[in-house]
Amino acid sequence: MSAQDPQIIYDFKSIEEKWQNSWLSNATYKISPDSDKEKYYVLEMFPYPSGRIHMGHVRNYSIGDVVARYKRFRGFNVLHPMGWDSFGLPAENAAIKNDTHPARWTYDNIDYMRNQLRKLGLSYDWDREIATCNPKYYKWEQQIFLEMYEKDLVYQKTTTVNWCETCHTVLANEQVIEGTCWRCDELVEARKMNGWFFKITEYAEELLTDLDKLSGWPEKVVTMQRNWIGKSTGLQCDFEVVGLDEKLSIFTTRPDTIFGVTFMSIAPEHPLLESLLENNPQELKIRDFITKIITEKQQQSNQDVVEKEGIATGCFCINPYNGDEIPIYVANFVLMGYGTGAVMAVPAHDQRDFEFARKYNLSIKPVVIPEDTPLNGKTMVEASTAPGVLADSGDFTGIDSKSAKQAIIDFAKSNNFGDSHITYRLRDWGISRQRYWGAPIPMVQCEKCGVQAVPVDQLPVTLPEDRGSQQNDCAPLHQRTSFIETSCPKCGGKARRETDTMDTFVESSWYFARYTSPRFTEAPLNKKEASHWLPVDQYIGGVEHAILHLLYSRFFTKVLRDLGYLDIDEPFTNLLTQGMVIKDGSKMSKSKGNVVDPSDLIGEYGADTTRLFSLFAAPPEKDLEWNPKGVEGCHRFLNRIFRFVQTHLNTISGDHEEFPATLNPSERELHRKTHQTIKRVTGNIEHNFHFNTAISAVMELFNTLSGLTGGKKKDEIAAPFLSEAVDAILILLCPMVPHFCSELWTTVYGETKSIETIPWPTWDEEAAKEDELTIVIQVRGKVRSRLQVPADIDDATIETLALKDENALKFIGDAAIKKVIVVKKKLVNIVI
RNA sequence: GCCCGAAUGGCGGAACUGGUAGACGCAAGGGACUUAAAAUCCCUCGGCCUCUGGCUGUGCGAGUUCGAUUCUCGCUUCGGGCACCA
Repeated sequence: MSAQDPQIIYDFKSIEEKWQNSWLSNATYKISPDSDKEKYYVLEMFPYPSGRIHMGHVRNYSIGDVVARYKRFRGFNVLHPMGWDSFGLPAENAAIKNDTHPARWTYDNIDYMRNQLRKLGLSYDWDREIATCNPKYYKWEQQIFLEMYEKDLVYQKTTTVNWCETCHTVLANEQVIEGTCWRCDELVEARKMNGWFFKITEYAEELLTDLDKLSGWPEKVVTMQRNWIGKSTGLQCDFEVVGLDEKLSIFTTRPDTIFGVTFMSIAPEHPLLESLLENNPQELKIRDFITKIITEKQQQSNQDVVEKEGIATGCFCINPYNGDEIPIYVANFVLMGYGTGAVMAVPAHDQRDFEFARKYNLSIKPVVIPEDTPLNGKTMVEASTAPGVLADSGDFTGIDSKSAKQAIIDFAKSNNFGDSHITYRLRDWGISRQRYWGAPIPMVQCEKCGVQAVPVDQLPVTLPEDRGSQQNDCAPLHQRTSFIETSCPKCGGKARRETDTMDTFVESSWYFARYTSPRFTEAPLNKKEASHWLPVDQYIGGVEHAILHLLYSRFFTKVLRDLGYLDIDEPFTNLLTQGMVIKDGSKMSKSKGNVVDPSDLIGEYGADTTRLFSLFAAPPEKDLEWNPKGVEGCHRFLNRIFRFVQTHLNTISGDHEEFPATLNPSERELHRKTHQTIKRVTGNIEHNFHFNTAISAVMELFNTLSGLTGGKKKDEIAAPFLSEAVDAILILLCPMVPHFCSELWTTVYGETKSIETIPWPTWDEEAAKEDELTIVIQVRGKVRSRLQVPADIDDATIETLALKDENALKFIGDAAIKKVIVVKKKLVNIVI
């Protein structure tokens, strides 16, 4: 029979409402600017205001809120802001569907979702809230754009871009996921279009080398970024074209194989083709072929591996190393966007070239011979990519392939036909989007003066507020004459505004910096505030942004630094990528019908239970399997604590006598467990945010507490020990279930003493120490017995005791003891 | 194809730096209370066996070690990223 009264009800609804109102009206989490406490900036990736929050948000923001609240307990001045990534296509689609305006839809959603977040009890400084679709925000983005333009970090070009027909807009390379659109999964097609680009490649090397500074990031994310940037070093050199005053430039990472070149492959879009086709008897045939493969490329998504195909141009070029005349082919697998768009083909040592050579009967000439493996071009079945010794390579014959690379590059350099070269896979970031609901690009096209920047004092260039001429759509800017028609800032003549809007990833690339001075009216950032708060100490969000958003934010940080706004190189010191929320084996989604609505859950169990379960069910970086029964378990746990405190209120809240000098066994056990728990929870949070084990530890403490005070209790426990344990439980859980702990704290100590002003508890190593240890006795590595011994026992005594142990002796039998291994305070292994 | 990561009871997950595998929670079974149910509380809970004891067990197969969930090598499966990158 329990000492607790099951009739006591934990009324989470009124408790949560009470505390949320109190936090709101007292502005509890507003930053005090002149604090002399050390700063801590914790940030969760801000949401797109899609309409309602989902479980992924709950998890993300619960994790962030625990960090924020924990750091406040530890005495930091914590910046913990929230805002809205509020430009984007869904707003336009919804506006069409619901016959409203994207702005209306977006702001309504923001109001709704803000309210939902408040019901979770998240400790944000709401005074810093920003919405990126607000002209007060994108004005500064336009200014940054112009300053980048000044610095030659923005340019316009016509190129083949990724086009998503469903979204009716261009996508950046990073937004193409396995050949499909990141947002709608539509297959992406290739299109030639004019657009604006950010020169992210200018920062490729720094983005790569600074990855080494990100020791607080998951290794996985760093690797993904490294691969995405894709640095290759090698040789760039020129092959003269026979009969033409032209050179064909190639890039290779295998200069050691250059004597094995037997043909040349160039991309169908290669600019040299025009001269090659002039007076070419095969011109029509070749043009047909080129058209064919270019259309094929457009139709196929770029993930399909297509059979290698090519056509001879009938033209030749000269290998500068040995004077060989080699045929030039147009090949479908050569990319214009990488290297120089021309590849020296070495079929003996490159699998693609090998397949191509076999198909078109071109010669295969091995020049790098691996140890003990002679190669024969006629009989090889695949390319050999192993290192080896150079053969058939002029003066370089006999050199090992590794040192030959440099020697061959040096030769090109000294003979002025080539040099070492670095190529990146990273492409410039195309930011033009053919959509209405985005930040306008602040440029105009003057009939006389050409492209002109909008002067900074004319910013912001705002979106027209009406929905345009179209009946059922939100017309893109190019259909709105009132927006387009303007005057040239230089000559005052007729000019047209740029009608593309910026990629919404531009907004999210610097919002974390704007939070440091969200209402600043003189510049994008207040340098003083930015340098005080940045970098973000802890950033938390989904791993799906490992490349996209995180790479762009790193790029923007470096740009803003070079524009003089920031004095940091990297925006996020520590990154936590949380796993997905899964139900019935797959990600929650409307189409699968396995969505759990957080609001329903909060209504049924309360915000604290919802938060507690999302933290308890898995460590943050792992996927979280949603289990409704598990939620009930967490709710039960809170209920038990609630009832315990109410039942023992008189003892706990009374005026405490001092801790007695001698402790009875129960007091000792509880006191010890309390200090052990403080130590464990603090360690779990500090070390890797493993809240799941932190919560288990508190559960253990509570189990001990209720066991020692329940029906079978042995000793009376003095009030100070009960009080110490309850205090610890409440403070340790407070970052996770803040309403609950705040309420019980005032129940015990009265309304005047807020739990948030209490320092995080410390543990006493002495108190946490066990009096007795269990020593495991193994015979030949197998556990045979256990000994209870006093904690201060020495190794020799343990050994003696172990060798006398009855169970152990049974297994030793007559055998001779070869060795006895004693592990301090843990185990004895008797080897026979 | 290449590069990462993971694999532990019926389930989610614990286990510090090589030292008691399965903490904590869920589910399940049994019991107490109740006229009954819910709630609450107590007990059992990896598998197998000849069951106060023993054998076995952390995806599979080897290895290192007195001792391996943990380290090494080779596989299998699942997840993620990149994908004709010259």
